[in-house]
Amino acid sequence: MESNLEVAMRTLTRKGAATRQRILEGAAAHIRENGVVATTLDDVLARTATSKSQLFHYFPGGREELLLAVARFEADRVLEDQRPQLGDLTSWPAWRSWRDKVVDRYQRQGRLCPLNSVTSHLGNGTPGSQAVVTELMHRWQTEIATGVRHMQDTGEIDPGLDPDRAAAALLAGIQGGVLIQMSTGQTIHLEAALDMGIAHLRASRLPVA
Amino acid sequence: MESNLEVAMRTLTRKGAATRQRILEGAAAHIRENGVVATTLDDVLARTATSKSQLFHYFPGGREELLLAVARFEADRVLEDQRPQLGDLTSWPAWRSWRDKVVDRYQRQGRLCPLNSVTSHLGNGTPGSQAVVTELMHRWQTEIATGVRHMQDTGEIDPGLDPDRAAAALLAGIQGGVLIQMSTGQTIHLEAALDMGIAHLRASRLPVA
DNA sequence: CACAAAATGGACTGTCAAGTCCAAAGACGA
DNA sequence: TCGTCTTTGGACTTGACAGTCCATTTTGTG
Repeated sequence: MESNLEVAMRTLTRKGAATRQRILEGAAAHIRENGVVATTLDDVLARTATSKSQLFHYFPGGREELLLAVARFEADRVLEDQRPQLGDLTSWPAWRSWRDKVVDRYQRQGRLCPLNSVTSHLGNGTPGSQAVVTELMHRWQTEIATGVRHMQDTGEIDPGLDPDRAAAALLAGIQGGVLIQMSTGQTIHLEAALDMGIAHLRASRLPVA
Repeated sequence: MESNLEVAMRTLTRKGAATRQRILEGAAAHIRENGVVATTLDDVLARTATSKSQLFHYFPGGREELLLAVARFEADRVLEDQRPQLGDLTSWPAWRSWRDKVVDRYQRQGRLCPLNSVTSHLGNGTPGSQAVVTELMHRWQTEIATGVRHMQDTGEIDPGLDPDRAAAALLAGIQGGVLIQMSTGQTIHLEAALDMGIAHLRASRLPVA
């Protein structure tokens, strides 16, 4: 039905690039504050002091393309917000510190999860949406797994444990914890999931006694 | 702004009740197949062979009230679909059997999660939506915790472990696993999370050696 | 400077879907 | 059976919002 989203955009003036960015960030901000459903193109225009022709100039695919761009934008933030801890899971205190950062990040974020919001609006099956989420999850899981491997190298985690599977489980716990927090407002689940995940890693070092 | 959703509906003929139910189930089915975004009231009407006046007669709050009703409907299904295993977590094989059932259920369900879809459309903060999800999570977690306690009674799980917290972590893992499955299609995360959660319960029985 | 390409303003259109209304048909108790 | 309350049909209104179009201004370049 549509295939020429994400088209050429051959030349972009400095000014043009700035405008595009302004629209993108404005849209992201508005969505973060109001949710996708309550975000119309006109809202974005008003907020960013741009006109319709500009929006469609930089996002020829219209609303859908803009939403997808926002999804990418937010997906990047997710991992960045966990730096530098996420990239440095090299000791138990470091894991703890990362855990705290994650909890804190999502506590601040409150009830709206822009990424989930956007992708579930685009439809989870949409190729673009799926690609963004899949890549995010993959990168996230990889970084965790790297941390696990490092701890295995230093002998702090049982070498017999599958790092990728452990990372997958931990990641699932985080996602679920955040999801529950969105709906219920409680942050316990996220904390419990992280704690249990990490505890399990630690415990693995002490085999069946 | 609105407060009289879920109003009186004083008398309901047998016929009326049937119609109401037909609309509700038709809406749920359509949403399960197409997602909320792609579900208009007219779609539901066409599918259930009813007229607009009927829909607004039985759901005076219109779309919003209907969506909320669907959310409740789906929330009930979630736990029912885990019976009888969920209510009988009394041995390790039983836990395993439950795990398989959960994985199977969500594997069948595919990419659309009606409940998440609906609530995220209603807006996670909506009192009605929040109530439905919160209650579901609470009941779910309670049932898991009951299972944990039972295993503690029979000495198969360390009595020092907090059943509610363990259940919260496990629940988070499930939610996250499902969420990831929705977006990526992969079922590994759900399985890994369940397995790790249960493994952690089992491992607790063998204290620090 | 001059010209081509890019950026911008904003009115206009078309569609689509939620919700209203009233009149007609059917159910049910007295 | 009668009268009332419920149920139903479906046309109509209303509003909102995505997307189009063209005229105008600005920018960059040879």
